[in-house]
Amino acid sequence: MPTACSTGLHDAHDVYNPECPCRDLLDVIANKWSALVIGALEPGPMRFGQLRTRLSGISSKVLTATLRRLEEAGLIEREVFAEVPPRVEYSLSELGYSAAQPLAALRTWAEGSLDRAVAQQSG
Amino acid sequence: MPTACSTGLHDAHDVYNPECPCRDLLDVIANKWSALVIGALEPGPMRFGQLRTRLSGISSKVLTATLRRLEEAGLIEREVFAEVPPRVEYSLSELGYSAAQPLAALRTWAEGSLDRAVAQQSG
DNA sequence: CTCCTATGGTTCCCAAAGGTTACTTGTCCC
DNA sequence: GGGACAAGTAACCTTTGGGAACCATAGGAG
Repeated sequence: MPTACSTGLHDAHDVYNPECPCRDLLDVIANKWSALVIGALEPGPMRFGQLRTRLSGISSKVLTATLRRLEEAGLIEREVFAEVPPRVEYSLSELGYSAAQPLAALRTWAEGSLDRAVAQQSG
Repeated sequence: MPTACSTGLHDAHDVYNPECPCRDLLDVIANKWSALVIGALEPGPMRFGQLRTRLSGISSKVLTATLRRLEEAGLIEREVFAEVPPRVEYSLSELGYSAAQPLAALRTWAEGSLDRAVAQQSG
């Protein structure tokens, strides 16, 4: 019997199955920088430098890696303009927009729960 | 002028501010293993071994580290029973339950979007 | 012609996290 | 005595995460 997810059959995917590729997809978006990048791109396309400023604290290297990973997963699109100085714009794909909603909930949770989390730590 | 989040004032917390501790909280939950652990604990308390089986693919060491981190953040509680063999139960705190909802949305997104993501990659 | 700026990275290096395998502690059952 | 069970630790190695420095290009200032 083939495992779910590994076949082309319409088995439901399951993140609790380590063989299921959807766990890798979860790994891509369940990440601090991914959550911030996707949230930043929600209002519209942004350039590399704008993203670095908006995320404020990320290094070029890590931002590049994060963007490449999101692009590879099909969540964002990268468009290079043949200008000088070079201009590169990143934007959400349709799939990226669908991920933006649960990720916004996650960011909102973190912002809204910090006070309770801090109170819990000392108590 | 003090930055928001660093003061006791009722400034809104902001994950896009690198000084704001809520970014650390986001880092704790925006993580593959955290998302799976919290989802596993949603129906009720589980023992260490049960979690390791349920998550299927995580090592003891990483599971321990994940649980400690979630406990430190106040999302889960750890209860040790003085029995032989020893029994340790992990359960969601009230704060943990509140995080369970956005995390469930994230897992569901991953499971439901895999097919589209794969199609996007080849296209 | 040279220097400076702007942009979007890449490279090098180190620290931290992820992962694997083996081992521990303490009692019960055989 | 020896093995099993539960919940980890310890030692070790590999993969990411992160910071600082560097690079290519071309237009404009001097």
